[in-house]
Amino acid sequence: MKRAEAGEAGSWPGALGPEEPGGLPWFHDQVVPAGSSSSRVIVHVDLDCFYAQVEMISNPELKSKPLGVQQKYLVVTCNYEARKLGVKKLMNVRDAKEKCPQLVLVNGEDLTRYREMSYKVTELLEEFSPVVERLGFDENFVDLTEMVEKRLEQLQSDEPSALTVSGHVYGNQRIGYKTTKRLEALGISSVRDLQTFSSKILEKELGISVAQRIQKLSFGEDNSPVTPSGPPQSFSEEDSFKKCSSEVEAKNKIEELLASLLNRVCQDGRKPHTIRLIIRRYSSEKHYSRESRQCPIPSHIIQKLGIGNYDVMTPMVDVLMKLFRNMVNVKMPFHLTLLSVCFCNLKALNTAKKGTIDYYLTPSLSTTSRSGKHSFKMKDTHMEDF
DNA sequence: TGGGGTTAT
DNA sequence: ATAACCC
Repeated sequence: MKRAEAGEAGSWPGALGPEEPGGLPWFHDQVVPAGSSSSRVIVHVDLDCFYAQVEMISNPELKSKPLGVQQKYLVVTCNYEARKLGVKKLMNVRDAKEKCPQLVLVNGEDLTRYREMSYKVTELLEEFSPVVERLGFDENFVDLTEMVEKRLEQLQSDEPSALTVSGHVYGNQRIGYKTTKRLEALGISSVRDLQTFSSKILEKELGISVAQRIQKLSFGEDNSPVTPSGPPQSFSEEDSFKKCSSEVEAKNKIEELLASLLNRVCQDGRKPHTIRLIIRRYSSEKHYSRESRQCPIPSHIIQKLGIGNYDVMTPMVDVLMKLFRNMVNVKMPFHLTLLSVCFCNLKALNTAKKGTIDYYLTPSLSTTSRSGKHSFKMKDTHMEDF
């Protein structure tokens, strides 16, 4: 649970109905009371079966059919038609087909269009207030406190009648797997249990930070600010599979992931300064474990990032394969089930202006001082920090 | 369980 | 570098 939630989807009187004029068809909105200390108005926009909706917009013929979005052998989400027929999120493809033989499946492993639509939604909301926090691809929190206060002032000056806004808090937590287990061990299995549990003991068991936060949440109290997300802090691409057991195989997969990532980074315009490789090793029945190695991206590669794409591939793959061999002993048998490449530590472009020192020290802008130890030394000293 | 993301330690 | 959390 990200923050205390209020009202069931669509139950708030102001919720937009499915075909409400002026409303996007798939929005639910909720007012979240902000706790006792200060009064805020936060709208939680939660898009239902987002991937399926994107697919139905792409291909309207799908609208009338039970539709599932498939990643590997999972139906990760589905539309309402499919839900009516018994399909659930994260259901096995086999089970889903059994439940609903007419189910239409589209592959949703490439997140590009979902990601693009997701940011369109966020940008739309940012027109109301720049304070929009994203949660995943399909949820946004918008802090409308200022907007509402201004409107109230205006309304009250027009006609000073009583105006109240209220939400309805309910306790429906899903707190997180690990914490749930720890709480259960303490005999805490319901929100009420958590509300009435000794704060001191809880702090000793879970640490003061987690303890105080979740206990406040159990009362529907959440005063955490809505933090504007802004552009993403990282880009990653992953692929899971049944088995990858050779270095060549791994290299091919890594090249695929990297190629897509380079396109994305190119479009973003900022430059990543760190690269990370993540693997998941096969283990018979163990839950979830990933390992990663990361390193700074060599600066000569960073410089080539905005312009060319292909002369970057080879040196970048070399870096990644070094990380790979650092994690995986390729002389021994291995069995991987996931590979992921992540670009992070994104920095804005150097906005080198003509006539400044930076301008002449930026290889892509300046035709002079391309080589020579002196200019390189200067670049290393001054450019990276901006 | 996919293919992503974030923040804290 | 990993753990834990979110969707």
